[in-house]
Amino acid sequence: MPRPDKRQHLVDTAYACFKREGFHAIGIDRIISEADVARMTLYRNFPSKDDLILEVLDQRAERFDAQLDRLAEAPGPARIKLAAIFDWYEIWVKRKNFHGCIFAHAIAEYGDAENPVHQRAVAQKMHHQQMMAAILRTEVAENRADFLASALLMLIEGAVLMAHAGQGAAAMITARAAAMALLAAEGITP
Amino acid sequence: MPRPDKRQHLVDTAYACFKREGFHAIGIDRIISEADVARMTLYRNFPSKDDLILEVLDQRAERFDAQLDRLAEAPGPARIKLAAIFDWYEIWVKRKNFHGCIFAHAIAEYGDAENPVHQRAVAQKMHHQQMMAAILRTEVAENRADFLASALLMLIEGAVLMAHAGQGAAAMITARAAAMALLAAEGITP
DNA sequence: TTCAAAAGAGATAGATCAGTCTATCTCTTC
DNA sequence: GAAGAGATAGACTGATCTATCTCTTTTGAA
Repeated sequence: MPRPDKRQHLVDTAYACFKREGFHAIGIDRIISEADVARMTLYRNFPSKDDLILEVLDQRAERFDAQLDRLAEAPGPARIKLAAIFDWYEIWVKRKNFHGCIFAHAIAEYGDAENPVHQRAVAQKMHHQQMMAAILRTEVAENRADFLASALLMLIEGAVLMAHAGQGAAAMITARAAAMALLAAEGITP
Repeated sequence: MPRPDKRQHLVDTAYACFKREGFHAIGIDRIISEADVARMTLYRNFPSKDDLILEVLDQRAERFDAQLDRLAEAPGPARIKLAAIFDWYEIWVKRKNFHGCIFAHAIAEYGDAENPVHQRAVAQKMHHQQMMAAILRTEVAENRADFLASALLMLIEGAVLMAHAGQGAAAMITARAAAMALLAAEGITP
């Protein structure tokens, strides 16, 4: 049985490589070199590079969900919870090693809807949207909650892209203001 | 002097390849094969693959700007012009060979801000934002126009991503509704 | 201490990558 | 029809890609 610490170290290193360089642009050689691990250690843990990518995405999605769940479970009205999500994003895009959303990049690089990598990334986005819809459903009707959650997700995705495109945290601050305006227009106030 | 029709055919074929498969995933061999053109025809027209990518992006940006300028120059209030932009996007994402925004993909695959491909894609997004801000400046103060243009661009980018992620035209319809709500909140009505 | 499993190291396969080069072909223009 | 320019086909280079195989060394538990 392969050692789980080596496997995890590979996943972490691969994540850093993929988000920095992209999935296609980085090779196995670079990943095992940066992880300081033998080639066969990778291939004993993962059948292929694509399986490594899937594991990276799965772990990032799990981590992301946990952090967002924590924000959603905090007490307070929907508007405060959603504002906290935008604040969380603002801190994220400010980070030195911010390179955009790895799930959005996965959708870009694996555009085919039949590709498992594509599907995994799409699932993360849909889950994000569902989580925000659940928060909103406590205060507005289901169809309004779905609309707002979809719009808020678009603002976030667009802001992450523009943050990556050089606008930095200013993009997320703008997105938050727009989100709050949308919530206010639906009668959702603190 | 190389024949301009061959060069243009290469650019068109490369565009189709890049948007379908991605920049790194497609090789020179595939491009010249699909263009049914000799290898040296490509390298006599473009010093490198990256230069071909830049030419593709430049031509797409020019084409995009022309189409958007046409919408912006149509008579009518800002709200109508902006709604027309969302309508135009809705038609686009419905197209059979829609594969997301090639500029967003370029930013994803060439994440380094120093990379010319990255810079070219960012320039297109900034120009798009400036164009919408110009439309809005006829009806609201400059700082509000800039805020709205930025928010609208985020809605569009997010909607294009979600359309690519399986939501199709519904994403753009949602984005348009959100955009109209934002405009209404700023006092911009037809 | 022993021993089996795992990791390391590196050669290797076979494909593909971007890019160069040459020899041949085709078309236009004089 | 000759000359010249551009296109074509394809061999070729050297690097890189994913993945496999083998052999040696290390590790950890009985």
